[in-house]
Amino acid sequence: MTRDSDRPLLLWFRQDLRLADNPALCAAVASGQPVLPVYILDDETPGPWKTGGAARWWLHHSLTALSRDLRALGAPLILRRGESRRMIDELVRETGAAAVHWNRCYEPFARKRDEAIKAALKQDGIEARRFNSALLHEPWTVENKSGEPFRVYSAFWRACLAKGDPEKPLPAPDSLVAASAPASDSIGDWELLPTKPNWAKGFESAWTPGENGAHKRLTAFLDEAVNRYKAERDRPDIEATSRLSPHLHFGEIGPRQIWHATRAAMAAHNLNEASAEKFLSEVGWREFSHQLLYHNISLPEHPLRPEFADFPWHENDKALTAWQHGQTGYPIVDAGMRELWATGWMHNRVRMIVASFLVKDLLIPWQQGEAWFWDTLVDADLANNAASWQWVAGCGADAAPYFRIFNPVLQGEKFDPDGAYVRRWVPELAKMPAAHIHKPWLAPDDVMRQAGVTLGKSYPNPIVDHGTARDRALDAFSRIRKAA
DNA sequence: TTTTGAGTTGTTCGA
DNA sequence: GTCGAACAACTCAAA
Repeated sequence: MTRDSDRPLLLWFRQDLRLADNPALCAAVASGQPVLPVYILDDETPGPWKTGGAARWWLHHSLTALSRDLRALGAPLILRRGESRRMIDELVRETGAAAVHWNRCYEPFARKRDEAIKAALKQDGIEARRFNSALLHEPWTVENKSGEPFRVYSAFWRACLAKGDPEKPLPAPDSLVAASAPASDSIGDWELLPTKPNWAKGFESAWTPGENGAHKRLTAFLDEAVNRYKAERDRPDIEATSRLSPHLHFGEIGPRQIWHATRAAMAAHNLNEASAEKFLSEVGWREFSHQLLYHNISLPEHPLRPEFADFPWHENDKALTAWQHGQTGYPIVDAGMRELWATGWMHNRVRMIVASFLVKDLLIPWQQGEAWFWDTLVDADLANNAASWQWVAGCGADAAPYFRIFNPVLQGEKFDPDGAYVRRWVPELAKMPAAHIHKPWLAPDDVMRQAGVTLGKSYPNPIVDHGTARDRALDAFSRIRKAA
């Protein structure tokens, strides 16, 4: 009879692809049991939100990095593909594991899946332990004075800050007892990378997936750009944001690490305090989105405000395609959509602009924008994506008011004043002068000639007139107000 | 207990 | 050219 302490412990990696500040890993090491790290590619658990295309590219590289880091500790990462519950069951039986550890996920389908797995393990006398690696505070621990979850961001974040510092991040273990390894898939066989065509070519120069890349990014940000964050974070033509979102989504770095690293840098380098606080408050928006999803499981599919169920959306496949391909004729919108396609990421300010354009200028259902982002963003995250689209559409928590309809020309002129961002992503407008680059249809003929731009040929005419579209959107919103 | 004021990210209009 | 008001409805907390 094998003693329990000799039986292996499955360490189930999911959206926590890191060794530092990984509570499930630390507890596994502390148990003294041999540790068997495993990742399961699960396209079979029912649910509409399979990992999107761009995120698969990231996942491939992140798993490769994690696998390398684990091997350095002497414990290879076991890869399996299939329904999570069946795979865990198989692995437990193959290895005689006595326990399974994992860090929590908050997607509704993941919670349901994990509950079922925990119950099944318990029934078989296998220990199942869950930990928090992904959030500063668990969603059920932040409540307003009535004991309800917050529905307004500022009050939510105030309450989080009042809780004081979140726990200090855990160090990465420097050694672990490895279990003898069962068979593993080879990551190449999972075909996570695009081939024909390879649309991810532009991703490689933009990103370094993996824990190491995440920390380099954070360090570089805290070194300098964080001081400019408050003033310049809305400028897509300037590198003033952290670009940590995909690293955060895959858990290559966690919010506790970001929190404490930022606070430490503030103390050590005399950082611009307001700027650093602003940065942390963006981490707060991520927390807010996660608790919204936790308390509202249909957030990705259905409007939080029920009256929006009757909103008069206009289905329009042609306009949707033009938006997706960056061919709307509005330069700032097209630049954003092309940046997204080329790099798997889009600057946050521009996300708001393109989202407002889809939802308010085109009146296309926000779920169609959400679906496109889900497939094309390397940082695609169910909570952030759903909450943010609902926020822009006006049907979410603490949402943008109905009358806030971004004017793509004004937004372009305000946040990309020289047109550098447009020139980078919409090269056919590269020779347009700044004064006209955000509204080429109003430019004089000689300016157009000199820039070599022919509307309708080298660059599209606007697919809608913004003024007309704005009136139409206000009318649509007033109709659900009356109906409500 | 009730009231009041403030609230991530905007635009337009008219003075 | 600049500036304030108006554009809902609701949540939350302070008074």
